[in-house]
Amino acid sequence: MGKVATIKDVAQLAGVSVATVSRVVNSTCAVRRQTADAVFAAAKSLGFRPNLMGRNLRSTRTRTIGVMLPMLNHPVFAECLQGIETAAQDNNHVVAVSSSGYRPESEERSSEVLLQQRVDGLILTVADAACSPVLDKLDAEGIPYVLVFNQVAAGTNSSTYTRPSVCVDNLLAARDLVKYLIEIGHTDIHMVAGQFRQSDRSRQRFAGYRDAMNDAGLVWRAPLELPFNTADTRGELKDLLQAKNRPTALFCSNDQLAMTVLRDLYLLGLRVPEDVSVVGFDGVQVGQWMTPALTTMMQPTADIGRIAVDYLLRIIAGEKNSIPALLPHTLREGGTAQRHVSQVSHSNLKRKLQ
Amino acid sequence: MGKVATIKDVAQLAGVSVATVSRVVNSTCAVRRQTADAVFAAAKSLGFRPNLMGRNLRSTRTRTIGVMLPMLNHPVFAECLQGIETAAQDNNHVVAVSSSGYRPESEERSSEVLLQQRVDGLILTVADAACSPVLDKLDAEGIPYVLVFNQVAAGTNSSTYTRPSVCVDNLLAARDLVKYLIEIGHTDIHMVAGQFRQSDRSRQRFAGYRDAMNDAGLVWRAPLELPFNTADTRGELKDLLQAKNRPTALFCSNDQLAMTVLRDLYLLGLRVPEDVSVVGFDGVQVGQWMTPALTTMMQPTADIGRIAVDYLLRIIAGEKNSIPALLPHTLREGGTAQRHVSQVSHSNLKRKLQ
DNA sequence: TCAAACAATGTAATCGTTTACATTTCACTT
DNA sequence: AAGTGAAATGTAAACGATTACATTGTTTGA
Repeated sequence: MGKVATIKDVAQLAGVSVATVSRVVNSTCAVRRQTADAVFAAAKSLGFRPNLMGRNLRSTRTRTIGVMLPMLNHPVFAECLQGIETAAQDNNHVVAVSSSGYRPESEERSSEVLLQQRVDGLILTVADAACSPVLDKLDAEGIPYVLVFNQVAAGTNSSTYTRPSVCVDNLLAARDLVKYLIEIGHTDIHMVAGQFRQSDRSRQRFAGYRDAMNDAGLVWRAPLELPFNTADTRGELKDLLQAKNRPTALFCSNDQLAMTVLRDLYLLGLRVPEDVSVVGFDGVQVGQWMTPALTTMMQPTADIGRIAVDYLLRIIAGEKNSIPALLPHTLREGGTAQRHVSQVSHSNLKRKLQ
Repeated sequence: MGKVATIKDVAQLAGVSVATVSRVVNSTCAVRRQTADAVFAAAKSLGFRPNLMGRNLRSTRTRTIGVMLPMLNHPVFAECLQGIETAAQDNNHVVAVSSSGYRPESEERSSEVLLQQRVDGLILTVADAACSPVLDKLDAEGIPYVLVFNQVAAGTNSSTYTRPSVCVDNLLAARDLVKYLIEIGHTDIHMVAGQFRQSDRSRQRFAGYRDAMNDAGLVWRAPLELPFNTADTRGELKDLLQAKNRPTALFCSNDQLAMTVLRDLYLLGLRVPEDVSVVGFDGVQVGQWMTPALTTMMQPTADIGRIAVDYLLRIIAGEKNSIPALLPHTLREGGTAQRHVSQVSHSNLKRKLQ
């Protein structure tokens, strides 16, 4: 409530100039031991707390990292944010956060607010990295940023210009996951995709699915697309599994979707993995709590956040070569995918679904 | 990269003084339509972005809300943070976030960093609100803050001094939840508690459990305490359920714990709710994906965040009467708690656990 | 011993805004 | 036509730090 002490007050009380106080506080150059002690004593007795607005205004660095993510309560983003925050703290930086809800206009607004704060750089996930006014703006103004989860170029096509990003290779990871399903005997594999239009990642994972099927000489099908926050997928699943050429395994483009599917299959009276195998993508922690635990392709989510901070700080420091960091994906085998031996009788499955 | 435009540049290009530009940008007082247009045109052509360091330094308001939570990747805190961020955006505020990991020394450090940023106020959850140097500091300095999830005084005892907070009444909610178990026929109910020492909420929920048992004339027992991030609770659960007076229902002090318990019971070969009923506390979304869905006492987590922002802004605006906001808790019935009719044969359960 | 080098400290400009106060402009009133 | 507010705008002093430069004091080397 009462007026807070400024550097001037400290200087006065310690009987030195403000410059000296600044030097002591920042240990920026030599001061006599005795003077330093006096300054510290004065600062302590006044409860001096350096005003970062003043400091940042002058030094044009804020030691602030702006973070813009589609949502903060999604396990993947939440864990990434935790990774970012921890790394930021380790590097004496502070995090300003905002959520954009996958809405381009909101991305525009949020990024602008963060830039007004003069963040030193941004870590962000955009709806579509290939076509993003926000990224164009950042590029044009030379503002340091690192994408997370957005993959800008496929691993093989390294000749094109790429934006700095930290993520797994979605195509490769999806391909590996579907390959795994094929290796354990599945031939009829269907993809269940959420938010296809809004998410470049979903599209990349579909491409991986397609590649794996093609490589194995199997036929791929158009994904079952579900609106963003589908509460109930039973109708769609029932149709899918009653079809003549019904799949024996479902590849869900993310864990959230996979868990919804698991629940709805259960409600339909189907057993996983006996009646149908299900795999997810992300490796969120809660997947392990399911019974059986979700088989999924794991991204090192917290690492992505941590590494993005390192990467961003290097860019801020002036490093030029911005090679997208592709982190390893790992298969986490749970109990929702089973070796496919003999075809479960179609009529049997159909009876269950009546 | 290139020098960014300042208000001075805009003024020069528009042929007016910086004061006028400021007035136009903030629409703080009347300017001629024609002048305003000129200023807007100049600002646009230069890509002018007001520097908030300058503005905030002068106006001593930052329109920044500091948020300090134990962790950001916990579903409860993540959802609350999302609520906070949304509400902050709605009120033209920005959020600076930091995690303290339940460590008091980290709370001290994190809060200090946020205060150096001159946030207008803080929304925070501390390890123990009854005994917190950070809160004492905030009180002493008259810095606006609102607690979330920390409940400072019991609902009944309103005479004591209380700190501004937004949460459910943990004692009452736990009591209602245990009462529910009693109503559906359970008499042997055990509490499974996590992080008892570190969390005042856990203790309050235990008090609610005890009250409910006492009210019904049943005997309560010391909670099964589990270390913070227990990966495997099978050993403890086995001991508990093999005991002579084994419980027929388990009240877990939070959903995360409940889900771990569910998985471990499954791994032990026990069925929920047939062999034992389990309830959680929090109402995290993932609980609904479990099969069967977790029965739990739901907190309006996102609302807590939103309301905390409203509350904080009111305090910042100078409102005095800080009445803790106790939000309603609601039981979400899933399938993990079942009416207890006849005692499952003890030897039968014991056989399963061999 | 004296100048030179160096260490410690002070002075004042600066960062980009807002805003109190001063000034100009201009439409009315009498 | 001159005086009078009110409206529009300009001037310059803050806000709280950092930092280039100036100044003072203190060794050191010959």
